[in-house]
Amino acid sequence: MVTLKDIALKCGVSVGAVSKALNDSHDIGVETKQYIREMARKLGYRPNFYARTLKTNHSYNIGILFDDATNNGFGHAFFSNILSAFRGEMESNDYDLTFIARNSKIDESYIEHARHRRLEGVLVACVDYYNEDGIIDLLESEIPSVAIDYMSDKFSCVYSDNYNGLMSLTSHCFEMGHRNVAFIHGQHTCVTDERIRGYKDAFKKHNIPLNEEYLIEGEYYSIETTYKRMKQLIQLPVPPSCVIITDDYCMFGAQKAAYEMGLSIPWHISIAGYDDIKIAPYFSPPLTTVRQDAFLIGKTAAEIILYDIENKTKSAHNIEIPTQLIQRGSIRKIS
Amino acid sequence: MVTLKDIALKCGVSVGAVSKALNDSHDIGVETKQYIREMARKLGYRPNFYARTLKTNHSYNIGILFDDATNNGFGHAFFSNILSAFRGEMESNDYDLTFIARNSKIDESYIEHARHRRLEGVLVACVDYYNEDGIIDLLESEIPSVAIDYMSDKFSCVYSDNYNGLMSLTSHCFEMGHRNVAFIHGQHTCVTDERIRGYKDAFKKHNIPLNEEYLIEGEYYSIETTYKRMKQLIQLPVPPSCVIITDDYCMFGAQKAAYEMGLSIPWHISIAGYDDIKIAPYFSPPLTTVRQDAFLIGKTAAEIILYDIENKTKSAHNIEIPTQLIQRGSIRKIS
DNA sequence: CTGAAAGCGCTTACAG
DNA sequence: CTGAAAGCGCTTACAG
Repeated sequence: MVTLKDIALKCGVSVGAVSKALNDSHDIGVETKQYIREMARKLGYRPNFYARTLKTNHSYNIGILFDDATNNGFGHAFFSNILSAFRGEMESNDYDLTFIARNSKIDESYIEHARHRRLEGVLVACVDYYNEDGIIDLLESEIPSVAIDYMSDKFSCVYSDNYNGLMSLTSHCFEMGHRNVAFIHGQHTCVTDERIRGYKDAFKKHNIPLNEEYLIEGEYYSIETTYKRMKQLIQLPVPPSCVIITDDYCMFGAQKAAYEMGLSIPWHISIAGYDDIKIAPYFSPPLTTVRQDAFLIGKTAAEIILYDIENKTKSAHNIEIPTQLIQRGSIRKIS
Repeated sequence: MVTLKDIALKCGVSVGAVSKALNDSHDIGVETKQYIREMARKLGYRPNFYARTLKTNHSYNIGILFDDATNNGFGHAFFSNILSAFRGEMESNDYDLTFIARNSKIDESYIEHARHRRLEGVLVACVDYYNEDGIIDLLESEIPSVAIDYMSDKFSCVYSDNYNGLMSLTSHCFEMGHRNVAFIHGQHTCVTDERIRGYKDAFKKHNIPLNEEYLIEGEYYSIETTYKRMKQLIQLPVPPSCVIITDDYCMFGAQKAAYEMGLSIPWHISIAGYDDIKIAPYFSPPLTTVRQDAFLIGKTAAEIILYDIENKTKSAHNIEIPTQLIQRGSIRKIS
């Protein structure tokens, strides 16, 4: 590895001068700078990243807290797309992404791990904010951070407009003539609560009485749970004519339940999802759903962190990204 | 941040002594060691990672080359699962994972990026080995590395037993009574070539003449391409009774084509996939496929790198992971 | 067993 | 504009 010293020797200047030339300092003659830079290029010089960071404390490294095990992580299309967008934005600004692990041997907390690597920012996504220790500590630390699908006034958060997402979807069901519209929602989180609020308000707005039997808890990204809840719903004395499920992926569970009960979608029962994953149009029938703009969410998260690093601040914005109703064929018009 | 110096001052010993105590050196008295360690704990000391790496060149960081944009990256269940398994194994050995970016601004190659961060190992997966510069350079570098779904004698590779995967799947089609078995394979790669070899050998083994019209090129992970190829196949003068598609995900394209041509699976046409993704059992009918053991692949890759780091070597093993035929309902028995 | 010292490769006031 | 020097926080021969 060629070092500053090597270049200095070759050029007959001091190490300090080389450093300045390479860092494009004003504090050095134009000609010398040219000469030194040319030599550095010739020798294939690459700065020693660790030496530089030791001095500058600038690691150019962003941490990702992303639970790929319990929450289906990478397999979860919505979060994966957020991560992709985030990564793209970060890398085009010369930041690298490192996963934050809770280090088993050294028994580090997330925050210790982040400080250890001098992470300059942190993205938290696809994680159980409510049942896992250390996540909120990390987010509330001095490190610029943004949480996806969470709300707080102590750090930045980016999430979809879940209220209007469910409001417009439920309203759409009504407009298609349905009255008995069920909602299998996910575990209780702020996201879920917003969706439930949107669901309930749609009933109010349309002056339709809400049947509490139709509002039941399922589980995000669980085909099995959706399958069970779907069966329960269908076996009700007055089953719903339309059910909104936790997310698109759960459609497989809903399909299976309907199929086993001899019900055809959308003729006997209408179904809607949430997310608009890539395969949503390929379900049979094509799935009506609410699109979450994962790309914009990831990009926005990156921009917040980049801004905070640049300005040496720690912002605490709560940014809501619009959702969009995507009408396809899984909700039948009835009269 | 508390440093060695702070501890040394508090304990009335030298910085060197503190370093030795904390690194559990033999070269120091047991009592002093205890005392120093206790003090370090009290002060909440955390070593400065960058200072240490500057001295030791030990970054505890593994690079991941993973193209999540063009190749569907995280969305690709098979590769995502490999990455998860790899990550788990690495993290339980105290290594972190960082994405390797081709840095736009600084115009770094992959290998430069890897050296820049002093990455101690590299995993390459989900990448176009054949059309992208720098990947092979990186793999052939001095850095311990393993490539997924590639073969080489210059670095380690881990891949599924694709030959037997397709051999057993094709044979299974024959055993179910099919003779006109088509194969929409992916782009030409060593993986694809092995699968084609397995496909062809199955015909030989069973003494069934192979119709070249049934062996056509599609595209991995492309619903659209599969849709088109499927239509072509169905429109043949003598269409196949069974078609093996590139991967399970492509089933959506195959389904759509069959549906549009008024063909029902498996009654009019049988279909098989490859991968055994999580949703494979939930297709209608449940998909017959070949399981790739993504978990074992990822874990094996990690073990190789860990071994190389430990032993300061660079191995070049080519390890084949067994595949398993998973029979479900998408291939109909005919006579 | 303990300390003083050199050095990893870099940056940055500080003189001149 | 250029150089000498100190220092970032750590590790590791080398004396004693």
